[in-house]
Amino acid sequence: MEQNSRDKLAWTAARLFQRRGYHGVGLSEILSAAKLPKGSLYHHFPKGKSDLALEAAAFAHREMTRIIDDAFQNAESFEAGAKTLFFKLAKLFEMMGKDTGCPISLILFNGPEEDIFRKRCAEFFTSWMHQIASHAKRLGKSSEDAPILAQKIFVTLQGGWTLARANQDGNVIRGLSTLLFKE
Amino acid sequence: MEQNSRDKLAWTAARLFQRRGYHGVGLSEILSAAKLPKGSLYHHFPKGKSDLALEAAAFAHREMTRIIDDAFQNAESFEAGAKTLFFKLAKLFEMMGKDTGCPISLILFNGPEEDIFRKRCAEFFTSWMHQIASHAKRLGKSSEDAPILAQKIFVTLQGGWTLARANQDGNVIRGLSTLLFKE
Amino acid sequence: MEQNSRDKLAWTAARLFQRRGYHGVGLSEILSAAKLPKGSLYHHFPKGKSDLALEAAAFAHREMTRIIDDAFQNAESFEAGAKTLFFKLAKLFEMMGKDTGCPISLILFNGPEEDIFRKRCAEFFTSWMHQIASHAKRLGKSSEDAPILAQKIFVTLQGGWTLARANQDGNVIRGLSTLLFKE
Amino acid sequence: MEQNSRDKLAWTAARLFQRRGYHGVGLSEILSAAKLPKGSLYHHFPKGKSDLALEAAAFAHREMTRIIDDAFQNAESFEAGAKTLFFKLAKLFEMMGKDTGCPISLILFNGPEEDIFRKRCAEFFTSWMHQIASHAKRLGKSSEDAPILAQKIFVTLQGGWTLARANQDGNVIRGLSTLLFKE
DNA sequence: AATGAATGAGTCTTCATTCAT
DNA sequence: CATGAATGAAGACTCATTCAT
Repeated sequence: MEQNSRDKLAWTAARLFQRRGYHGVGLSEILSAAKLPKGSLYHHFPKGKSDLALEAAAFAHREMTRIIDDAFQNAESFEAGAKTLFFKLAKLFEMMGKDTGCPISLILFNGPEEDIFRKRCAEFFTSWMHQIASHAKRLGKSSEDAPILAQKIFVTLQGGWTLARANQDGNVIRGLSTLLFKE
Repeated sequence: MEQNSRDKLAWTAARLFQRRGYHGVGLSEILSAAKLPKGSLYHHFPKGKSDLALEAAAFAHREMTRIIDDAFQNAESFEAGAKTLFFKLAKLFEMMGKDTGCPISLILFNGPEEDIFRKRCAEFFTSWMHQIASHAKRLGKSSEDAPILAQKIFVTLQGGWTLARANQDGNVIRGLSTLLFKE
Repeated sequence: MEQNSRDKLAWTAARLFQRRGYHGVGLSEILSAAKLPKGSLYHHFPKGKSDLALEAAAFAHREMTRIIDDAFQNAESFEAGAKTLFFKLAKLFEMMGKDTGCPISLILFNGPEEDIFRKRCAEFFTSWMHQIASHAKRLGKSSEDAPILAQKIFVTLQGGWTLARANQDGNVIRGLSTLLFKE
Repeated sequence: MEQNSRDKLAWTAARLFQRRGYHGVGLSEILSAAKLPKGSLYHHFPKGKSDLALEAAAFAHREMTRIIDDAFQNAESFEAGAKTLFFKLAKLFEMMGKDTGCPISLILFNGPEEDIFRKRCAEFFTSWMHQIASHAKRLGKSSEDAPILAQKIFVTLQGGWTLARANQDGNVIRGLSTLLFKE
């Protein structure tokens, strides 16, 4: 029961923050979307909205981690893995309505307790890049190239997702692999 | 006087939105930061906050347009121009306190009247890419390559700026030219 | 208009705080008792409840100052003036419903910003005692005795009012002059 | 165990109410100060906060009763006993941090169920005065004077404690015996 | 043309209490 | 017997906006 409510709250919050950012979403909206009563939030997240946001971001982080692993796990090359990743994320972007942004930055930038939030954000980003770099090495890239490639993937994805959102077009994300490797 | 107040308002708003997003900044904060009286906002921007946000975004757009032109104007090659652009923006990022994001998306995503805002955002992004593509062609790139390169620069910059903010490190932006061209 | 609303707010707040203390009275209760709309409070008292409480206390202080002067003004002796004071306050106590306490302590103790509130409270109390001492000297008491008598009146009144409230009997306050001087 | 928890709760509550009044202290604060689990309150006090407040007041009442007896027990005269009482209470006031008020009035005024609370308060006050009057008679005062003297002590103490709190100075309480008898 | 007073829906949060275990 | 999860009314406060001057 407990975990269910808590997770539902975090998941709902993540989904909403991703659309309109930390300040753009009210607690009442989250609560009603999660179909939970008003008082229940502070039971699960004693520190309130910021607590919830941190958990929502962790939620989104774990999901992204899983997606990255899924993409590269059975890839025949790093480039193929990256392409799979872009395609998976394009699909996700489309499924969520083409009006979402990077959950991590939308939750953790612009929020209160700026330093804690920002550091957490940096940790998640770093973690993703490490993860991608690991796959790169496993798939034959040199120890020198791997982190560079990982960062390249990361920034391209971040920027590409933003452009996709502006244009409401998931194909922008799909096209990123061409942008990166076909040249 | 009138234009002065109006511009001051738009400029101040842009500066603040860039840090905490559309919903993260209240009208009263903007007014007090601009040292303007309470009632003056609706004199200059009859539709209120959304009007102001649109103008603030236009303000930021014009500034970015100018920076892009400055960077490529006297460049000896497209790559050199891009590098100059990254360095200029890194400096800007640092001057603003290392805690800002892309003004356009922070203002125009997540706001009300979603569609109008989003379309305006797409227009600005497209405009930047066209502008960069123009410089690319002028500097010898083919008509085929130019828009691709422009998009590459754009997404890299968007994502790189986000990473720079998370890490509070302007050198992330400076490093983007290496990431793009040194390989 | 403006001053009217502000004063009405302060006066209403003082009346309510005197019954149930700073924390015992909600802003909404004050607003509805004053028949003023929700948002109007923060227009007049930007810092909110604590601001309002400070003003309410000042209001009560001025009223008490006036009552003290009225009581001693035409008195033939200090003792007669004190008796008049007790009788006036007994009447006030009864008019207010026999369920009120010292407005100053009820507002300024137990509130937030403890130090500012407490100091203000001490100032008011001291001011009353100075005022009473002045009248004492004017009415023939020595410079040595006057402040002692003033403090005596003050503490007796404070304690007597508390007892009167517990017993819901204004005569307790009337009896204080006998308690003090008939011996 | 059970009684221990119950008493700890009442004692903690009394201590906190004395500082910020009935409405100024939340149940959660009491619970966490007493280091007891959330649900335990309604086990010991089925009617909740008002029940607890009544018990806390009784607690404080018993303590005051004991202090009064201690002060007068071995006194050589009523005046000496009163002086001892003032000194004991001054010490208590200082030990508690100079920011407390009369526990009985702070708990029992301003609370809900006003009538029950107020009557209980009156009973306690009356009881103290009877007790002091008894000592007065035992120490040689007449049956006529004794209750008057007791009331005098009571109101002086009530008012003096209030003044001591405002001035954060325990010596105000010590000085009360001079105020009463040295003249 | 320009402003500050006024407004009430909205914000996040804490409250005392009940309930299921 | 004891407890922590659950609850919704109420808490103080901020919001973007309108209005009268």
